[in-house]
Amino acid sequence: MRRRAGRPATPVLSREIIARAALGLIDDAGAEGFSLAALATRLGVRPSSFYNHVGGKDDILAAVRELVSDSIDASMFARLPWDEAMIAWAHGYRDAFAAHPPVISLLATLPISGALRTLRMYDQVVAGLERGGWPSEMIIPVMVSVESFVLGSALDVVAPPDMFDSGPLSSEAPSFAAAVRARDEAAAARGRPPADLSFEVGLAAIVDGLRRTLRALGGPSPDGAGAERPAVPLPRDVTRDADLTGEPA
Amino acid sequence: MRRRAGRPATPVLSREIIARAALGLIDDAGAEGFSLAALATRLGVRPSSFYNHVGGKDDILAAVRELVSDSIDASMFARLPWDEAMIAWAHGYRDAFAAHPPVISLLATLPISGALRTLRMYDQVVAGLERGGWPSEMIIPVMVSVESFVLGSALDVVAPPDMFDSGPLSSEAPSFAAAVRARDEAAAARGRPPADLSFEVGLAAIVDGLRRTLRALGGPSPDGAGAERPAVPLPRDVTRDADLTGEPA
DNA sequence: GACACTAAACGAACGTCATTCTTTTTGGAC
DNA sequence: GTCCAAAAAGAATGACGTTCGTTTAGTGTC
Repeated sequence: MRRRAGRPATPVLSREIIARAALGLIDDAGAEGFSLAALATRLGVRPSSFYNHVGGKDDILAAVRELVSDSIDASMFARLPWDEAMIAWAHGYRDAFAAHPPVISLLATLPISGALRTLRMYDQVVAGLERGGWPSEMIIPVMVSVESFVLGSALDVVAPPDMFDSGPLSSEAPSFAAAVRARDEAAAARGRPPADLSFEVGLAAIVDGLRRTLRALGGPSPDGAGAERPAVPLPRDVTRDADLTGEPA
Repeated sequence: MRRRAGRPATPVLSREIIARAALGLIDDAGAEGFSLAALATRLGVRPSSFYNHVGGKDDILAAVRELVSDSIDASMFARLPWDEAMIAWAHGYRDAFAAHPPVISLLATLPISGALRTLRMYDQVVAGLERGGWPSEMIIPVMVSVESFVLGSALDVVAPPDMFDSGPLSSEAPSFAAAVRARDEAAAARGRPPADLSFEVGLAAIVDGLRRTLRALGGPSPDGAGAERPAVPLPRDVTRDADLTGEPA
């Protein structure tokens, strides 16, 4: 059923409609199956029609990013201690992309445009870290480092699971092969994908390490028992008060 | 100067030659300037000639990945405690990609083919973690979580620095804007790119957290002095903090 | 209600790209 | 010297993103 040329009586496209259809196409056809021609077919439209609503392919992908990013909740930073909030946020962040795996590889390359919603999410995180007692110059590094871990873990989700199953494995990398086997068994015993193990281990570690970093920054440890060295000797002129939420392990 | 058809007297191409030229082209022209036509021009060759040596564009990128990955040293796992080795490895890993920023976005999407060298690198890491006392089913998750953080941080390197400099920032996300300013000042004071701060903070945190994870797992606690003692003697300065250009002594 | 103007669709065409197939020339094995 | 494989050019193809012109529908104005 072909539409004849000319403006249609009822609108067919919009930026929102295009973005949702694009996300659906990516989910169905994968990153490689995503093309303007395929998207146009799915919408019953010609590719050139897109250019009345969006700037082009990259802009469509930016709209998809907004769509996915908008499902990330950061409100927990307003009511939970920063470390708990961070863990919940990281989970939601990763889940939002893991729900659409092919999106990850498409968006990983594109520069992040300054979407307003994304900005607001960052603002919530920053405010939560402020409340948690982090010195101002550390807040962005703390947030970005967790975000980097989350994005890297998202890329891990999209990696083919049987990456190294081929021939020369056992002979050339025996330790590695055995470790992969052990991990796969552990993951299977929990009924979770192997990538989840890495994410949980890493997330717990990084947040725990940050907790200790903050404590080391804020002054002497509660008692001499720990006497731990700071995880990172970054700023030295910190006069903030310490340990608002810091729970000892 | 055009070569006439037919096999040349002295070989012009090889997988190695193509890969090195591709890396050079990517460095010069960026990820978007990389095409087989441009690469062919750079080599004084026609695009179709590539197919006598490589499988196609993706295979060329895989060769580039090998080139970059080969510069990552993992031998420190054989001689350093696992936590120190992990920090050194992560630095080298990130540096290898940060030396060729556009490569990151090109390779982030491609599935990792089972390159033999990469396999061997993983094997070294796994062996080091084994020596460090990690239980076998945790070894891959530990390695992968650090690797995810490194790759995510590499993506952060390639992100445009002035991402959120535009208009509605101060009004819509004031906390965020202030935090970015504070970070930029701290980075400038150290003479390092802002992305480096995030990497150092996150890397120190994740390794520190992993150290504690291992201890909690019942790893080696030589003197039985309790759960608060590090299992492995902590290096004093693992992060080369004040160093501008990171030249080890 | 005719008029202009804009919005939003189509259709044709373009340039680039990766890839394949054919042709041509050379090197090496027997 | 003959035959075959290797390695280059060259021609051709199809997919893709994009641009431009055309067509039709809605909106506001006098």
